[in-house]
Amino acid sequence: MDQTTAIGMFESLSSPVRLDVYRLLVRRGPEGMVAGDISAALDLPPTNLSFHLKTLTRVGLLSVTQEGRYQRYRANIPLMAELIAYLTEECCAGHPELCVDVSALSGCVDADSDLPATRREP
Amino acid sequence: MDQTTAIGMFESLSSPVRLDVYRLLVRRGPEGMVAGDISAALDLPPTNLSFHLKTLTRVGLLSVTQEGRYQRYRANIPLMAELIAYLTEECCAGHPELCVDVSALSGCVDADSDLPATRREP
DNA sequence: ACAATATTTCAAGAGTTCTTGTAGTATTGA
DNA sequence: TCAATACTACAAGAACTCTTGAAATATTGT
Repeated sequence: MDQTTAIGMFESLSSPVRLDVYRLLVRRGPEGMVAGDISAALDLPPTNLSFHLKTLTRVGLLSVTQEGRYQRYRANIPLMAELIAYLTEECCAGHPELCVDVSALSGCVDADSDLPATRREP
Repeated sequence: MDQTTAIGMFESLSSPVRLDVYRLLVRRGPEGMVAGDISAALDLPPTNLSFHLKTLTRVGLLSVTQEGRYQRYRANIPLMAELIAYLTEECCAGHPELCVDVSALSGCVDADSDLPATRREP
């Protein structure tokens, strides 16, 4: 994790809309959500949501895959784990026994998700 | 952790100067640093540093105590742990076994720091 | 081919943040 | 008390972000 990446992630997460979107997708896990469903779930104009999804995707917090005319977005959990590690790096240097342990962080994404890719009703 | 607090923290951390300051103080642990030493360590004009320290303190990421004419700043590690928990809350709902475990997070601050409070040479 | 659906791009105004110098307040030491 | 030191408050311009509607692109189903 370099500083530029970390800054980009924090900037992304410092909008209420984007934080809501990101947390929603973290809860969803590997299944993710298509843009229209996010728009409906958070009651946002599609235009505005698109702007924020692009911002989150640009910095890597979300990944996006095309499914026909839908765009499915997923949270990039391992990147979040890297950010946390960056933030807590060398915490309390000289007294490591007092510090946050984030070494055990792993990602939802380990689990290649062979869940059925649910779409919404037509 | 409520959304407003989380947003404030992310906004604070999304400036290169503030992120550097915060990470420096995380590394320092309970000892913290006085403003002038931070200014020297990061080669920042005191005016500008003051602006950023105030921003970090306002949102709770730093705490500050007066020591004579010095202001000693410390990172608030437990709050960081709360933020991480907020971000990873209900990760992968329905498949918790795949998710980030942050429940073990604790703070540097558990250790009431009876280290000698080192000042710099007069 | 056509209409409907899903999503993105563009432009523009309102609001916010960052940096810097100058000036101010508070504490220390002689 | 006086000068030096440590730090903060203020002001103003430059730069950036957010929101919105209208228009564009791409995909699907008939």
